[in-house]
Amino acid sequence: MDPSPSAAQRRLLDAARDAFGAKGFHGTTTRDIAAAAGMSPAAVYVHHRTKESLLFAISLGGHEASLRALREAAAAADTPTEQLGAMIRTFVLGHTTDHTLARVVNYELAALAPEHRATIDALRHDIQQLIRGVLADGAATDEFDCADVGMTTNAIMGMCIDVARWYDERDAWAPERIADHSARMALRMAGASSGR
Amino acid sequence: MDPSPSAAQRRLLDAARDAFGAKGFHGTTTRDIAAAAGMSPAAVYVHHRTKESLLFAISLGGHEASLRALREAAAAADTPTEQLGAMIRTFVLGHTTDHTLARVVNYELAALAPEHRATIDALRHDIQQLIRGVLADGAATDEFDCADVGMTTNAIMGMCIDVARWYDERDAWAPERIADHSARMALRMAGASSGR
DNA sequence: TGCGACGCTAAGCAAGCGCTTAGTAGCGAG
DNA sequence: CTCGCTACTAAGCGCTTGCTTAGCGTCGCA
Repeated sequence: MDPSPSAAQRRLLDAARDAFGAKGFHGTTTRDIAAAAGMSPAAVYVHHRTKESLLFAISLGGHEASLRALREAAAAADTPTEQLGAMIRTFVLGHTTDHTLARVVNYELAALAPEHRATIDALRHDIQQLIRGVLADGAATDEFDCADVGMTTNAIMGMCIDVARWYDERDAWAPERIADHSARMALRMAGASSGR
Repeated sequence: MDPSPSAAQRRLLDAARDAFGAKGFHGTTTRDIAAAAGMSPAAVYVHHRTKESLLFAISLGGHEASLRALREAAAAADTPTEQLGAMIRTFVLGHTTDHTLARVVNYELAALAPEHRATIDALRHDIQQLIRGVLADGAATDEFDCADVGMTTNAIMGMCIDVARWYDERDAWAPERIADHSARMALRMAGASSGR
């Protein structure tokens, strides 16, 4: 939306993201957000028309970042096997390092206003099509042993998205290790011949 | 909790489960629940002390059912390969046919009171240990090619749990088909030799 | 020096929240 | 017939909610 948010706007967006991620949209009050950003409750409305527009801004930014990262990963590799591995690695890396944002992105969709929900749904469709496309490419050339591309897309994406739910930064597992392991799992699920 | 809930209690629990699943715990009001159960707002408190105790009753029942189904599936099979396949099939079947319950079970944990949360966390730990155990058994006998049992447990469970998020009963996919496909994916992830 | 624009706060409004209170209809036991 | 219990409702209490209003200090610019 806003291409260059001010420092105060960023503080509000970060505070809202953390609160939404921890307590959910409906579990968070505008006073929570204002306090976490070090402002009075009314200051929220200087920068955002409603509490829901804060959620939309966060959700939109998160989805656009995921889509961009997936496109770059796909473009930087040649074969479906390499592409899938690189895509899942970046996707999962994002879901761990920014797991609070990822929780808002994936679990607060129901709180969006209908027109905002439609915008986000379109982005989610694009993300899914990117992964599905690579799977279909590999299946077409028999590089993947993948009988059901649609269902396997859901299975792989489900494994990735759910990382945002269970990941805990206090755990010993490094994001890179989780990302690598997820990529290996995705290649096995796709039936990649070199997927060990 | 209550071993034999009355008809009114069941209606309240069902209404609360549907509302929590659709709008989340904090997005649901006690008036929503009462109206869906065909009662006045005060009637809720005849059967449940608080709104949160409704959530706990639903969450507890859901977790206990999952645990029971997984134990039965594991006991009815002999080899780790058969056990894992059967467990994932029942687990995912539950997450599709009762996906509203599964959403409450998996995504409303943060709304539980601390002591209730501890009870639920213990059940979740048991569920995870069941799957991890089968994976470890298969890895020990080289029936599975699974280098990292802990991480693979999370990956498999993530794929299963996320079904509750994306499953839509209006879609064409039958629960049984999703369950079968998930089981096949899990066997590939585990590195089962006969997992094709 | 004056002045409007901007970023912010103190105070508060109407609505909605979880939950309580007081009372009632219906029913089985004596 | 009456008693006491259970399941329920109408009304409402105190508080919190998202958001608004009125006003204040501080800038850049004439």
